[in-house]
Formats: sequence, C-alpha cells, structure tokens
Amino acid sequence: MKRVKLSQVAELAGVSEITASRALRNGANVAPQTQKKVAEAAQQLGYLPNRIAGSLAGAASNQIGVIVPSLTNNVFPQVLQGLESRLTAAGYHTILGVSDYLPEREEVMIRTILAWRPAALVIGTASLTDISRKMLEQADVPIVEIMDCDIEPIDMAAGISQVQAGKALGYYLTGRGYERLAYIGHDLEADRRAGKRREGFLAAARETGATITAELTAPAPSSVALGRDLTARLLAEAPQRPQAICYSNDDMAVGGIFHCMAAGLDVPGDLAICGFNGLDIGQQLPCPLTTIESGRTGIGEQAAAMILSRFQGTPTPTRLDTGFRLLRGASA
Amino acid sequence: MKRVKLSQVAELAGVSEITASRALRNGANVAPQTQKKVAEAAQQLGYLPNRIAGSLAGAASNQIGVIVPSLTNNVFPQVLQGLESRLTAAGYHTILGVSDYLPEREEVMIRTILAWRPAALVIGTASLTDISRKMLEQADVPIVEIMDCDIEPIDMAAGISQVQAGKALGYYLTGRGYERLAYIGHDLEADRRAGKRREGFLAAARETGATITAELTAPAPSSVALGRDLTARLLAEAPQRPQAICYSNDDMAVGGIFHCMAAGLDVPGDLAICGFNGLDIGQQLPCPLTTIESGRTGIGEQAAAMILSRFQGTPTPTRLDTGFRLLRGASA
DNA sequence: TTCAGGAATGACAGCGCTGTCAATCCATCA
DNA sequence: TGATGGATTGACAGCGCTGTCATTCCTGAA
Repeated sequence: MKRVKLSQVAELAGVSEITASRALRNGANVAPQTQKKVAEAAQQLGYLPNRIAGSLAGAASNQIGVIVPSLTNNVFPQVLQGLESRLTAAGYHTILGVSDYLPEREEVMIRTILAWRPAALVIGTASLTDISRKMLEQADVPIVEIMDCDIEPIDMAAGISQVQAGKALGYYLTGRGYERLAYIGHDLEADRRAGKRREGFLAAARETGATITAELTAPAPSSVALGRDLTARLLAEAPQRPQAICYSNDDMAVGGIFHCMAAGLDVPGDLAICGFNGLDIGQQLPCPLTTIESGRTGIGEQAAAMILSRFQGTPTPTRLDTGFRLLRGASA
Repeated sequence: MKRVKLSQVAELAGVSEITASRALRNGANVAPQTQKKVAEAAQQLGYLPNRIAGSLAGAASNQIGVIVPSLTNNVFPQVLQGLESRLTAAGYHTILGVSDYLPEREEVMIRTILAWRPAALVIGTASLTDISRKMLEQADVPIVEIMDCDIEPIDMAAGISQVQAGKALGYYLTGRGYERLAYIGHDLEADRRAGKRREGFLAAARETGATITAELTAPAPSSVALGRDLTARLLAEAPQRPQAICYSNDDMAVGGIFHCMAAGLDVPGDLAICGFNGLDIGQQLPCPLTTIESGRTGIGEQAAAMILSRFQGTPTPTRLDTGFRLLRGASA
C-alpha cells in the first residue's frame, strides 16, 4: 500500500527505470511510442514523481524561497502575488517564510529554507544578522533583496529608493505651501524602510525651510486603527495644529483621514494628509489620498524576472530601481 | 568549492557520519562532549544540513503545503499568517501555492506540492477537479480544507458555515426593519464561498418576507473600487432605492460606503450597508461597518492545530466550525 | 555487402543523509 | 573476578531518482 514509484511504472511499461524517467520528463531520446506506453503506465498507476529524490539525484530544484517580514502589512501579499504568478508560470514554486520583522526569526527562516537547497531566494528583509548575511553569501544561489534599491546588495536588489520616496513627499508638501508639518509612523525600529522614508521626508523639510511641529510614532505594526489613534493624540497634544501630516504608509494615513472625518476636520483644508504605497483603499476614498505608488506587484514581478534571467545566464543588473510615482490625490 | 556536507563535519570532529548526524539532530545517545565537538566542527565549517537528502533518507518531511485561491483578497494572507505562525513554532514550514481561483491551476499546484511529499496539506480550495480530488484522496497525509465547514471534507475541514453567515446577515437586516434589500457581489462563479453566503442571505430574506429589489454582480475580484462602482450603478439603475445593501464582503461594502459619502447619502439613514469578514478597515470607518467577523487568523491557527494534533495521533474532528460573530456596527 | 553514425535504451553508480542492528566500552553487582 | 546491562559508537544498506557512459539497433552511404 506504499506510494507508486518510478520502477513500478517502468516495469508496467516494460522499459528500464531510466527510460521511464526520461519519457516522463521531456521525452528527449525516447521513441514516441515508448513515451506513450510510459505515460499510460504512469497514468494507470497514478504515479506522482518524487521531487525529493529527483532533486537529490541531481535535477535542479524548482523551489524558490521567499521570506517576507509580514503578511498583515498589505504590501507583501501583493509583492508575493507578483512573484508567485511569474515564478509559477516558469515552472518554479514558492516556499514561504514570514519573519515578523524579527531578525532572529529571519535567521531561522533563512537557515530552514536554505536547507531545502532552493534554486534562488527572495528576501524582503527586516534586518540581517551577521549570521544571516554569511549564510546568504555562502548560499551560492541567486538572491534578490526586495523593496529597497538604495542598499549594498548581497547579490541583487529590486525596489525603490525609500529615502527618495520620503523626500518626494517632503518636497511636494512644501511645494504646495504647507510650512508646519508633522510625521506619524508605526514601528520604525522594526520597519527600517519606513524609517528611511521618514528620514528622507525630514531632510526635505529641513532643506526647504519647513518646520516639523510634531512627530509621533508607536512601536506597533501599521494599521488603520493605529493611524487613527495617533492622529487623535497628536492633534490633542500638539500646541499648534500642523498644516499637513506625513504618514509612514497608506494604512496609517487612511486612519488619519477617518479621524478627521469623525472629528469634523476638513481634509485638506484644515489638515492635509499624505501616505505611502498607493493602495486601492486610499484611492477609493471620497477624498483620494495623496501618496506614492510604490508598484508592489511590479517589484515581485521584477524580482522574478531577475532570477529567471540569471538562470538563463543573461547578464543581470545588481540593483534595479523599479521606480515610484507620486499620486496627487485630493488629501494634500 | 562545493557545499559542506555531513561527512566533512564528521571527519573534522573525528567521529562517524551517523554519530555526527545524531549529534546535530537531537543529541540522543551521544556523549555530551562528542556532541560539543560535532557542533563546533559544524559551526567552523558553516555546515548547513541538506533536508532533501534527509527527507529522502527517511526523516519525516517538515514541509506543509498550503494552497490558497488568492493573495489580493485580504482574507487569505490573514489565514496564512495564522497558519504560518503556528506551524513555524512547531518546526514546520510552508510551501505556498496560489490558484487564482482557477481549478486547473489548482490541480497543477496540488500535483507540484504533493511531489515534494509534504507532511500535510492545507487547501482553501477554489473548486476541486476530479483529478485534484483523486490526488488528495491518495495522498495519505493530513489534509485540511479551510474556510468552509459545511462541506463533505476529503479528510478534515475547518471554517465557518458560509450559508449560515449569509443567513445571519439577512435575519439581522430584516430584524432591523429593512424590507427592500439589495445584494452586490464580486465574481461568484470563482468565489464559491461568496456564492454560498449570497444564497444564505437570499434564503433568509425570502423567509422573512423581505423583497430583493435589485442584485448586481460583476465577474471581477472583489475590491473597494468594484464595490464603489457597482453601488453607483445599482443606485442609478434601480427603479426604487433599496433600504439596505448586503455586499459579498467588506472590501466591497467599504466601496459602497465611500460611494455614499461622495454622493451625500446618509448611512444608514438613506441606505444601510453590511459586509462580511470584519476587516480592520471597515471597523475604523467613522461609521463602523456592520459585518460578520469570520476569524481569519483563527481559521489558520485551528487548521494548524488540527494538523499538529493529527501528527501526535490525537483523535481529531473531521469538521471544525470555527464560528462567526455578527459585528453590529453603525452602518446597518 | 560492409561500415559509419545517429537514435534508442540500459547498467551502474551515486546524490547526502538516516534507520537498523551489531559492536564496543565501562561501571556495577553478585 | 566475571557476568550483566546500559551508554556510545559505527558499519551497512538504502531512500527514489538522474547523470554518465556503454551498448544495441537500425538506416543510409560507400
């Protein structure tokens, strides 16, 4: 009552194991009628190849490791979607790890996934430990670090310049005449990329002579609820209401808009708001969110493309700036 | 320049391969100092076990296959999160497939994933083909079908009764005095579960004597944008404005609320709205959404628990109703 | 008719690890 | 002092498949 294996298929088809193996794979160097016999035998027995044995014996693995820091942050499922669709189409598939923005957990995930000898690894890293970095360097497979392109990649990187994105928002706000600005963010300790955007934003503000009148962050994952709470707190506590608030991302900013709606504040008249990511939800608001379209699905697709081109031996860039676009909504 | 393997670790530590293997795994039947020597040798060489070889040789696989129909539908990432966290904690990890609600693609995913001989499979199915079903039946590993508990499971099922959830919304609306109801949905052909909820809703409406004045669906994935568009269309086309609209899920319902905001309609005064899922976004609205909390993360966690308990040989229920809860917001 | 050369097939070894069972060692007990 | 049994260790085979190279068979050219 054990699983059907190749030798049984071969026996039923009246050929050797290796011929059956070839017939079932690509049919190279196998007579058409032999191939047919083998296919029928496999069908009849309900044969399912064992990729574990296959990979060990030498066939290249078709697994591609993917590690993301979170799935609740809407952005990563979208990146995953892009990756998954391209990789599946090319005959690969995904083994997934979620690091929860914890470097130690990330290290464990890297170890676990590398132990399966994947053909490549895609990582939206939280923050690599020394050991993580070393493992990746020694892994000897294509590695794409995603989301960020202004880093020194271990192998390859695909994403946007987070700092530039932050600056773009800063310039935009001051360009629109807002002079008293504020910033609201989620856990920047964990989400380094949000931290970089913040720095870009603050730098742009300084550069253009705007004032940062208040800043508020909380050590929690981003969410609409958090954005709403922090907005309420910031407005209650700030000695002088800012003219515009820049949020760490769209979820948070939508929370800000909801607060304003509930509190009867006009956006952008009383308070201008901008986010980051360009999520559907922000764009569908009665007052569409001014934000930055970061092209999540695109990042996934590009990362997949880089891997595939590397497999084909095509020269592949080390860093790919997938680009962002400022979406000028009605909220700022 | 090849990968370090166990034999090299064993040699450096001055023990046999099998002793090194034991030392690195659990240390059972290995002298403490031997274990230390081996650990040091492994460390020094940067040894990474090869799980492919390990699994082939007999060690149980620690991969668990997960197939979901979509990642853009916010619900599945949350289920995944629940699954992933529990499974990782127990030393397992996830191999992921996304079927895009396509039965043929789902079949391919099942085949691919089973070829890796996972220890168990979790599937939020779109719609199983005959071949899919046969493969799963023959797979001889624990299989949990998630999201739905009113099905005849292949092995186990964890989720809620979609029909009952739909009914609950219907009863609630009529109980609140709404008599002219409408329904707005996304692609019900693909998303069978949304279809079941709709049937439940319509049945409850019929039963209580309410009228369905209009119904509108579109063959597209659910989104805030779609909900908004369909709401606009329904209200423009309907001869008589319904008193309440039931949406296929929260994304769609939020779209509906946004339309009302933009169109100056009072919710629930002019139009009551209810959704399904209990997403954060709906609850943070100035007018919190009346909806059904479907416990996504919980479904993932429960599915993981079922698998783990099956591994331990504990008797495990075939169907688990994870239960839902009506969230009475302000929108209906 | 003979022989070169390509197509089709198969024998063999081995991928890196672990389960099984046998061997060894040493402290303890009668 | 010798027997006993647990703790440690190792030899061996094999998991299911594929790469390599050898073998067989057949066709067409000389």
